[in-house]
Formats: sequence, structure tokens, C-alpha cells
Amino acid sequence: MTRARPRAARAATRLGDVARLACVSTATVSRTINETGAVSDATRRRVMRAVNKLHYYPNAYARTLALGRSDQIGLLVSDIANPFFPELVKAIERDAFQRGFEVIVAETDYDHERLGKSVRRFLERDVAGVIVMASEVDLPLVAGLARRRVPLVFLDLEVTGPRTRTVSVDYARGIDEAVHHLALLGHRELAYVGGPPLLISAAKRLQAFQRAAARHIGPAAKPRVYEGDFRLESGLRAGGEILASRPPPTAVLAANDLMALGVVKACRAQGLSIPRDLSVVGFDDIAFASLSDPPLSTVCLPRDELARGATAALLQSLEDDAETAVPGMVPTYFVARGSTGPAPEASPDR
Amino acid sequence: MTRARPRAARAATRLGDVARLACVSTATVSRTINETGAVSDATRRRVMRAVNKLHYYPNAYARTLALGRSDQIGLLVSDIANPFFPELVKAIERDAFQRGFEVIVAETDYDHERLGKSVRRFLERDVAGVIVMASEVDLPLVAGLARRRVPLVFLDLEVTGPRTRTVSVDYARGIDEAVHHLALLGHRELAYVGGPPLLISAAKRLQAFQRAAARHIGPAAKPRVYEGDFRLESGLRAGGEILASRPPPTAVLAANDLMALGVVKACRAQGLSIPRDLSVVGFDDIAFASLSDPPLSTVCLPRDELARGATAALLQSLEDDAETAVPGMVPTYFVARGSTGPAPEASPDR
DNA sequence: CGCCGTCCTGTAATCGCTTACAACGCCGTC
DNA sequence: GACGGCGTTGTAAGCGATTACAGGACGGCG
Repeated sequence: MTRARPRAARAATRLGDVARLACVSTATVSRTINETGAVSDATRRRVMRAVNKLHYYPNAYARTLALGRSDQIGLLVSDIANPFFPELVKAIERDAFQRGFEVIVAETDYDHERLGKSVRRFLERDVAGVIVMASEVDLPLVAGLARRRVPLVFLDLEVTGPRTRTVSVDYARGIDEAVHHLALLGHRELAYVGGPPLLISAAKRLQAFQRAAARHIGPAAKPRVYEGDFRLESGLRAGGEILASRPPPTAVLAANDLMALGVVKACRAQGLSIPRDLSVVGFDDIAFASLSDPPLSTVCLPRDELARGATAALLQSLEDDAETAVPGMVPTYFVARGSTGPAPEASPDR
Repeated sequence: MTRARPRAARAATRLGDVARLACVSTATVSRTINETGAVSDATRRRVMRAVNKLHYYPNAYARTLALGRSDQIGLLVSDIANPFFPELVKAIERDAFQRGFEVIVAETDYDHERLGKSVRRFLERDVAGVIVMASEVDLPLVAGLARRRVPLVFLDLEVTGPRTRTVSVDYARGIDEAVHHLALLGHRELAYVGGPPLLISAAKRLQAFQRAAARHIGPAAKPRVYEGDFRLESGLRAGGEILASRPPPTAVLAANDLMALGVVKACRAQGLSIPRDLSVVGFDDIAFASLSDPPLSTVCLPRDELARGATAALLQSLEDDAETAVPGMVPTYFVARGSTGPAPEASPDR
């Protein structure tokens, strides 16, 4: 258990120490360091010398407390081990840093309890705003943030409310391109590996897929849909089921690259060749999509644009208090690589 | 620039508000919430009701300031977009959380200035300790932390000093296994793609490689060494150079998987087949090593063990003030997959 | 020479929480 | 009935910064 951790023994030097050494008041030291208020050259030099001599640096907690604001923004993601996220985190941190903010990253691990803890942590830290890129958000928790009037930005999740902005993803375009590509290659029997149906982003991807299938394959097409959880293993499992199904589909589209790679792995395990026996399309275009075996055809969701949209939207919320939420929209587009090819000649029946 | 951000308008409810509503003193509320000190049942209930009614949560900054400690530990990594790191971060966060600590992750991006900023941030946050897994550490910065008597744990970097512990990596074993494996397959001309030579971890890997080559190929073997920077692009570049060299090597070992995948990509770009034309071995065993084309033979550096070793070492530093640093040692081992095969029959000359 | 504005600096209140210390009520004991 | 101890609660002094406000020095001007 966590108990009785003692007050830290190491005593950092404080503003007062610097003040004493420089023979000035703490107010003057503060003004010098923060360049707020006039300080004579001679004094400034004296103070700076003391600062350097004592290796002083301000205590962030005291500073935040006195200032009444933290210049931190929270970023809530599902799973940093999913390679989609580090790239996003990096891009957001870069953007935020330039504007004078620091990012606290919290991970939900697709788990409601952890989500709750993360939100609480954000509140305790008094974040200036929160960017959410995790589908498993529930409303009570959003309410917690809204009550504190914390501006929110949802990525790929159309949540509306005061001080709430949205950067959404145009799934339709990229997925439509992908299905069109498959249709042109002669595929008629498609399968789809989706995310947890309760996740809105998963539902939207599925819907985009079904519309595209109806359009490009035909309204009677009833592609089979398998349920995954966005992790590789679930793609592997779904891949096994897909290969066992009759008639077997000739192409599979997965709701993210990890699951698509899982399907690929399942095929390899059965000695099948991609794209000869099965075409596979992923979603996200993570860095490894282009390195897999074979390079994965996928729908690219550009991280940089998402990040830029997110920080822009959040800062807009912070500056204007205006409720004029201009929703951002990030496009997606299909990238053809090696995992898609012509449909096999004969399908068993039909 | 960052100026004149106003004090936040949203007023959070404070301890005092709860106290007033519950008709008790702030001391009692604090004792109730933190379960420190006796509080009668009736009072506790009254306080908790007020807490819930007001949606109160404590202000982390004030709390930290009053407590004089932060229960945060710093984690310094080079690059979270390198897939080796998220897994490590995750494992460390899990471990630390169980022991009541929170992790602040800072990224150096292989850059000294950012390293400096990160260290300063740690100091301003008064972290209880720091775990470092980034090779580009320079001593002045370590000194900054040491001066504050902050316990340090270095992963894969034998830094000695007071309150400094080390978890090191036994490169020799895995790399020796890898080279032995290549030698058994008949390879005689090896090439190596290393990291920046100034990075100690890169130097150690190289040294382990050279020793292994001398042992398994012969003391006269002079494998060519190419310099990369641990990023995929540098492997791609090195791969190009390797393929252009005469006589071409028959096997390449890279100092991490990303560069190895770069080499693979370079081969594919030239229409060469792996492992028929060239065997490639990586290092780290990131999740995608097993999914690349072909699955990458690599030396596994187990993240979980590294994380466990790190948190264990840090907590030991925090609890005992003893200087009895028991250095941890994490093994590495070779994993044969599809990117290594028999050496091509005829080599052009010799 | 007195007054006033400008610059610089110091005093002290404040941010929200923890906690040492003191006070109080209640019981059981001698 | 006085006293000591225990359990509960309140008072107020920090934690280390920021900053409103006041004061002092200095120079220019009438």
C-alpha cells in the first residue's frame, strides 16, 4: 500500500534563498525571472547571478497555485501501444508546446474505470482544456469536465455541447475509394472486421463500408461482418473465422491496420498467399503498413492534420469564448499497396 | 508568444466550500477525504455528502505544495514514435501506478536542448526519481538532478554515482546467438548498421557484434559498419549503400528493428528477395518484427523485464537510502524468423 | 524649493491544502 | 468530585510562488 511516504528530505532552493543572496525581496526576484515589471539592470544582474549560483528553478506547483492556472492540456487516448497514437501524441505535443502549453497524456486502455481516473486527474490538475481521442467516452464523465467549464475537443466523435468542438473524420471518402478499388479488381464477396460495435468510430466505419459495398458491389451484397476490438489478436481470430467460412470472401476490409495485420497473419498461418488468395485492406496507415508482408493497402487517416485540427480547435475555444464551433473535418484516402489484387477466378458457388 | 493568459475564470469548488456546507472545519474535511486522523461516522457522512453534492475534487497543486512531495516520477525516453518505447512506457506506468506513483513522460527526440528542457521540467515538478532510457544524456544535466538528490535509474547505460542505479542489458548474449546463427548458415561477409557512434548503447551493440563476428566468422573478418540513427530512413539509406558495395555482404545485422526494416525496404526497392539474396537481423523485437515481410529475425530485448527492473531499482533507491546499488541485468536472446536463411552459393570474389 | 511623475523596490495578502497543536466533551477511576 | 485519557474537532501556521499596493529616490519643472 501507499502509506506514510515522508516529506522529501532534499530541500530545493526557493525564491527566498535567491532573494536573500541577492539582497532583494522575493517580489523583485519573481519580477526578474518572469520579466514582469521593471527591474534595474544592476539588480537584474545581481539576481541572475544568485539564481545561477544556487541553481535555482521555480517550483511548478507553487507557481501554478499562485497563478491560478496551469497551462496544461489533457490528452485522452485509448492505448499508446497502438502505433496510431504515439504519432498523434507527438504531433499534438509539438503543436501545443509552440503555443505555450504542456500536454498530460492519459490512457484509458479501453476501460471505463481508467477513463474515470484520467478525467479526475485532469480535473485535479486543472487542465485548460482536453482533447479526446478515445471512443469509449461516457457522458457522465464528459459532464464532469463540462461542469468545470473545461473546453473539450473530440476527435472523430461528434459530441455537441457548450465549449465543445469536434474534429471529425470523413470516413466515407477513403472507405469508398477502397471498396471501389476492390470492386474494380473483381471482388464480390467481401468481409469486414470491425471494432466494438458500441464505439461510435467503429460504427461509423462500418456504416461507411456498408454504403460503399452497396454502391460498388450491389445493393444485394451482404458482406459478413466480424467483430474485433482494434487489437491485433482480434484480427488474427477474425481471420481464422473468415478463412473457415463458406463461401470464403475474396477480400477483407478491417477497421484498423492492426486487425488487418492480424488477418494477414492468420492467412500466413494457413499457408495462404496475399493477395492471391485473399485481398486485405486496413485502416489508419500506421508506419508499418508499408512494411508488412505484403505492404498493406489501407485507408490513410492523416495524423498531422488531425493534430493540427485538434490544437487549433482547442485554442479557439480558449481564446474566443464564442460558441461558434466550426467543426473541422479531416479527410481519409485509400492507399493501394501490395495486399490487394484481382479476385480469384472461380468462386465455389454462385 | 505566450503572454497575458488570464487567470482562469472557472472557479472550482474548494475544500472550504465543502467545509462550509458540511458545517465543519477544513481540517476535518481534509482528514475525511484522505482518511488521515479520526473522524466520527456522523461527520464523515456529512462531509461526503457535501463532497458529492459540490462535485468536489482536491486541487493537485495545492495538495502537492502542502505535502512537499509529488509522488511523480520522470521517465525520459528518446522518441515515443519508436515502437520500442510505448511498450516500455506502458509497462513502467503500470508498475509505478501500483506503487502509488504517477509517471511524467518526457521525450528528447535525440536532441540536447529538449533533453535540457525535460530535465528542468522534472526539477520544477519535483519528481521523486527519474528513469532514463535515452542514450544522449550528458553529464551536466545528470548533475542537475544529482544536485537535487533525485534518485536516478539508467536503463542500458552504466552511469555511476550516488543514488544512481543501473539496469543494464546483456547485449553480448543475444547478438552472439544471432551471429552464430548466421555463421551456421554459411555467411562470411557480414555488414552492420549501427546507431550514432556517440551513443553508448550503440557502441555496446557494435562491440558485441564485432566480438561475435571475430568468434564465429574468424578473427580476420572485417565486417563493414554503416552508421545510422536508429530511425527507419537511416536503415533505408544504409541498405542502399550496402547493396551497392563490392563484394556485397550476404547478411546484415542492424542495431534496431526499425533500421533493419529500412534495410529490408531497400532490398525490396531493388527487387531483391530476403532471405535469398540477403539475410537481415534486427534488434529489439518490436511488435511488428513478426509481421514484416518476411518476419524479421531479431534479437529480443524484453520490455517487461526492463520495466520491472527499472521501477524496482527506483523504488529501492527511494526506500533504502542505502548506496548498495545492485545492478540489474536484462538478458537478450535471438529469435529466428524468416529474414535469415542460407548464404547464397557463390560469392563474386575471394 | 516644493511638487509631481517615473522608476524601482519592498511588504504582505493570497492561491488551496495539510497538519501541529490546542481545546473540548465524555468516561472511568481513585 | 477531581483528574487523566481518549476521541473528535477547530485554529492557524505553513508550503513557495505571484502581485496589488505603498513607499522611496530621483529628476524636471514651475
